[in-house]
Amino acid sequence: MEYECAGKEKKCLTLKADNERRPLWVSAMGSIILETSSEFYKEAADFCIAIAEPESRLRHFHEYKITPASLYGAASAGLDAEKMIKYLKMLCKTDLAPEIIHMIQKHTENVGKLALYLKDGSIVVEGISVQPIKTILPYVRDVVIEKISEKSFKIEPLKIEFVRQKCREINFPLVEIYDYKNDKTCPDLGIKLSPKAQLRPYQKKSVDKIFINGKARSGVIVLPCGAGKSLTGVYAAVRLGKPCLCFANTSVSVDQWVFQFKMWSTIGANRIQGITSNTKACEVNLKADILVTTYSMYGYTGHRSKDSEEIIKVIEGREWGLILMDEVHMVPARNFRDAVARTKSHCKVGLTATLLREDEAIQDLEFIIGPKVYEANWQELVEGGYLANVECYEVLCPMSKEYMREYLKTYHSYHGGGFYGEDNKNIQHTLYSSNPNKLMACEYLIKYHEQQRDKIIVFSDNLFSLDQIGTRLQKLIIRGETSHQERTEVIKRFKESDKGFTVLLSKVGDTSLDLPEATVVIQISSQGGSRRQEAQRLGRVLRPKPTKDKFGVITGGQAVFYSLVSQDTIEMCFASKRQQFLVNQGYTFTSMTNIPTKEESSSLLFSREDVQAQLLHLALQSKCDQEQKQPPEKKKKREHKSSLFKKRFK
DNA sequence: AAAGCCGTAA
DNA sequence: GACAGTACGGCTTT
Repeated sequence: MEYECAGKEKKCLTLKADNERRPLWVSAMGSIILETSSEFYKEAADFCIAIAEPESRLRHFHEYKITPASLYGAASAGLDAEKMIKYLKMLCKTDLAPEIIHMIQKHTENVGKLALYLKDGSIVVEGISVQPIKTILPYVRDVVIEKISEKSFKIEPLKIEFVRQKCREINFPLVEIYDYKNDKTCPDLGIKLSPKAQLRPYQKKSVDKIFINGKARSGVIVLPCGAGKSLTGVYAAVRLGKPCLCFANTSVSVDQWVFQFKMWSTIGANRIQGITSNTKACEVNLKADILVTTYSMYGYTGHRSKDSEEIIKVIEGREWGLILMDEVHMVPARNFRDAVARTKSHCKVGLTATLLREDEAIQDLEFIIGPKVYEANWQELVEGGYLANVECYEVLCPMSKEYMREYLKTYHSYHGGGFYGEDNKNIQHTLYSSNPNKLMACEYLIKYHEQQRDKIIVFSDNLFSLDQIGTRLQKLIIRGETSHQERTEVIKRFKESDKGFTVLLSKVGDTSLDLPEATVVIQISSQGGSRRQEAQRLGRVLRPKPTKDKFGVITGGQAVFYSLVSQDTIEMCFASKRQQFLVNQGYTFTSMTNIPTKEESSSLLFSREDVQAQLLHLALQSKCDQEQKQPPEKKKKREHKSSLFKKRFK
């Protein structure tokens, strides 16, 4: 195999004689290709996920990338360079390029030489010897508040992120280690998993990665939607057995977590407490061993009610064994990361299905929390019967003539601001979201799947098209302004229905609702090119309906995911971007056109000319209405932290 | 009802 | 062409 090194001379890697039995190709730049047909596939996949980032995991081969971050993660899990190189040599079809060997050595040699931990309420950096401390001190001197000894010092608690980043830049990564078995300041909870909690192999495996050599390290666990993240989190908390602060992103999921803790562990109801905006300080047990709250509430910087203020103070004052962070991809957000930073904890564990953001900030999790310790393979969980099998379709809907005309007007004389002036973008969004051919396809799919007795979720970020479908087809809607009571009511009906049933959701449905499993998801409009949102929506059909075949073997249910896209609009670009993540997880999108066919469409409401004309009229008007209600005003500028979006390590 | 906040686009 | 500060829809908390 030939390769070029830094644009200079070409070098050659010799193919080993028995290369066909070996599963890996490894490039000098750290890219790995794994052939899934190999007899050593399983072992090789385990090894790759331990030392490298999964880029894509398709049916016939996987791609991984060895990065500094992945090597730090691997090394902090106890894999040393020698072992990594040995296994890599064994599995690779060719000799290893010297560059890759050097890279592995470089990014592992200093791991473990510096540790970060919480002691008596202070953050301590400690070296195994004097030298590493000497090396890093010049870089972090400004935030050192006390030198304890030649090989350790205290730093400002709010500067942890800064210190970790600096140390990482000079190749001396800090590892946050918690010797929980010998910690006397945090009391042992003495709780266990409930007997009915059956851990799945991958759940145990992911938590095992937290506990290395009898100590706990901080890190992030990535499991697909519906794979049982809560049980995994509860298991981590139980295994650590120390006071735990759990962050969730909405009040609904706070209740969920409280419920899950009670269900999966032996913690008594009086030892766990959920805290949301409507919790009163007087009726809260702030000494509970496990507290669950939202990022928003804890990170809120506006005016607080007296009650909240009191509660926040107590949480800040306590010393936590564990911070469990649900939907951890949210944590890089400005106020959320600050919220985490001002909480004192020995160990942090983050959970998410979608370790994805459309900005660069996902990398910051390494400094806010720690390395990614495990990322499950979606297709493997499908094959294991843990997740439903999902067929994904991209349904292409041509714009109606009238719609296209208006759509093009938004581009007309672009530099002059377009026909609709400053509202161009919104009109565009409304137009491609409420394209009558799209709504027709949606109507058709709803009808078809209701006949099949499916439970259907229709997602739309555009409230206009959501409303139109809701009112014209008589379907229930849950959106931001829907009251809590009404939400519960709708969800209950959705859950209990045994016939076909459809519910329409705005982006509240992405994360903030506790929805029962659906079998069909139809997406008619989305938030730009957000891969996270696409994955989360697919996730709504991943929880399988287990069915037993005649041999008593349990198999996952069949589910369908449709993404409706207006042809020849900017939505096409978004759609392909959105699909990337799922494609990398091994899903294939089948493209469909002509849904419904001409004959099938005649009976549909959205095929009627008068309805279509009205639709267009309302679509163009909907924006004006809003403006009459709320005359545009200049809003206050918000504080900007430029550091958030800076690229690093390049 | 108002203010704060998040994610995304351009 | 990259980047920095901004606009905007929609959600949660007050």
